[in-house]
Amino acid sequence: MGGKLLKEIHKVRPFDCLQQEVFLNLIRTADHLMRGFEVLLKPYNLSPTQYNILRILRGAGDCGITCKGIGEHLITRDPDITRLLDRLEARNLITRQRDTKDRRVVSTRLTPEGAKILRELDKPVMEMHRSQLAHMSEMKITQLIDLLEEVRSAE
Amino acid sequence: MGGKLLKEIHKVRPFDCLQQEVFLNLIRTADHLMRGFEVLLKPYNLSPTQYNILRILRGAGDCGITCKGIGEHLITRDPDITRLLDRLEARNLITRQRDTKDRRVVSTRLTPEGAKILRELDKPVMEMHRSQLAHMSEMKITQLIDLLEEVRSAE
DNA sequence: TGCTTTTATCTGTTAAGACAACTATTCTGT
DNA sequence: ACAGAATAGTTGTCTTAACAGATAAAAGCA
Repeated sequence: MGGKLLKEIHKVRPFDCLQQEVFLNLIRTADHLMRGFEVLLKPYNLSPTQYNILRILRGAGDCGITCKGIGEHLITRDPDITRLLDRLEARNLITRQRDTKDRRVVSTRLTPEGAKILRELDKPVMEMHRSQLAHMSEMKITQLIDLLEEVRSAE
Repeated sequence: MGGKLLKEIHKVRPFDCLQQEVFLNLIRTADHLMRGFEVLLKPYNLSPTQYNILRILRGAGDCGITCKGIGEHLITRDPDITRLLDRLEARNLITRQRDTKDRRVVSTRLTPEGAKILRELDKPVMEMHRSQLAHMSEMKITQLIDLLEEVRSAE
């Protein structure tokens, strides 16, 4: 199926250059893996972004983290942090509290309930990542990581 | 800057396994390249998906293509084809016409105006793809393409 | 101290994506 | 021919993402 699709794409949209082929392959592959992630999270009614925010909050620990800090740690840039947090707060997965020293800042923390969901997801998430790449050798995986980092190393 | 960010992510969200590291790298890299694409398309008021649809229509040629056909050729799955086409039609970039033989089907074609915009974009798009990967050797690029295809080869 | 700039977050608006239900048309098997 | 299944597309609803502008607090400085 993947092969057939690729051939069709080739027919309708021939690659103009290697660089474009990388681009399309990257987008397609990222989308492919992301779909698996979404399917896994769906029963918990979490989007990948929401899950990421919970992970970031867990990493931040008891001292919490600001909206800005969350934005800097997110995998993809610029989502609407305020309203994402609104919804997570409404579901009791996080708490927000305006900083007493710098009153511009709101620090956000995980609730016990949020931490519990994260713990439940830890194993399935890791298993999904592993199974999505189960057919690839560790050497190739490492190679791929290096190449991806090199792509982003520009600027 | 890239390095600093990665270190911070490492601190807050340590990689649990190589496979997860691939996942995060892929998403991040795809996002990175996609931003460049969005910036390029912005002056034309086109989203990447809209641009892709125009490309698919150009590939389909005079005989046009169905909604279903468009969906199968899109890089990422499942957008709302009908309303995407609505907006492109409203901007006179495409035309739609119900098939006379199979009246369930609507075939969509590029208008001259749509084709013109695509032609204008051809060179900048390719230049962007090239410049985004200008720092990488052709060998590594080919390697990366192969590895990405291998990731998707599962199932 | 006041005035300006910067920082952090929030709000409003529009366009997209996800999902499910709905309509219209064609196909299939009897 | 005809009932039921399958196919193609549209529509409604809800949640997000993108973007711009507003608000509020803190910092910098004459």
